[in-house]
Amino acid sequence: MDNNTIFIEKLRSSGLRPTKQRIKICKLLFNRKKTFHFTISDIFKILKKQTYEKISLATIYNTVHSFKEKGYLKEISVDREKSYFDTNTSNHHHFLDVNTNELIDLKNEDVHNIKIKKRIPGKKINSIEVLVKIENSN
Amino acid sequence: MDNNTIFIEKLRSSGLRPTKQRIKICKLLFNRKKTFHFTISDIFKILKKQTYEKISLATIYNTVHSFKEKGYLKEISVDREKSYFDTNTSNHHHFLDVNTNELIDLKNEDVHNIKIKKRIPGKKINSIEVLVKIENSN
DNA sequence: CTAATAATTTATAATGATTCTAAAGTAGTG
DNA sequence: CACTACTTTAGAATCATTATAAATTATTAG
Repeated sequence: MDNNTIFIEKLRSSGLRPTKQRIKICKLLFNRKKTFHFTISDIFKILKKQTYEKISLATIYNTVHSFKEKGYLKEISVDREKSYFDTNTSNHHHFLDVNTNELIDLKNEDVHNIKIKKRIPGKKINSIEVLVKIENSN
Repeated sequence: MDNNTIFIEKLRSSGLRPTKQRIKICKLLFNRKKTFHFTISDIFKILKKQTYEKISLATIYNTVHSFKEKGYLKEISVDREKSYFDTNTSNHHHFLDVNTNELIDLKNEDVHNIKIKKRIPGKKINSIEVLVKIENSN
């Protein structure tokens, strides 16, 4: 069973028609060993180089957003200018390298003992996200 | 010594000329008991109501950015659509109420024991920011 | 296989937030 | 008071994202 078949099934099982654009974007995002952190414009640039038949920017937006809705991707907001998406949708934290603007995953076990002592009446905790900014150490 | 005098000195001591626009924005931001979390458009709307002589949007952007540069304000990025500024410039964390989009300060002592076990060679930690998303608990 | 339909893609226009520009106004200095 | 540098301003420009509406494609029923 090749990749295409896997992605076609993945798409179909979540109610998305397996179009060639979606399959191409699936391959780009999910045929990776490591977690992939990207912006929409990263995807646009990569596809522009790779492909003879280009995928329109609108389709990239549509696809990334439907992948997010379907839970294939997680959106991470580290600064106003850049919206990152993450292929690792599990609950985890991040390093942000302020020199390179690169995001790096932190496993949950790499951050321990987060206890929030304060509570807001009538509210419950939904998620806890830690962003560790790092920079060159010299 | 009235407020104006205090703000005039504050501005002058950090190399900003105390113009009436800057003083007005200082009053709006810093004449408060509690920390103030706001967006640029919040400021614009408030000033629009308050003032006979209106302050242009460009000036609000300029002023907020120079206040940030001078260390009067801290910028907080919780989602792509909204960029918040915070009058509390100390190192601290936040609740984000996902129902109301409101940011709430968490004192440093309300979050304890953040230990990051992973290190990236050649990099040092610059800051650790925790964002706790909360929602209605019923 | 074909026709009907519903979903998808696309180019382009529209939007909204922010930044830029260049002219007019203001504060600080001598 | 006069000069210079800084600041404000309206409006234009830019950038990312979203909306639109027509053309295309996938799915379904026959």
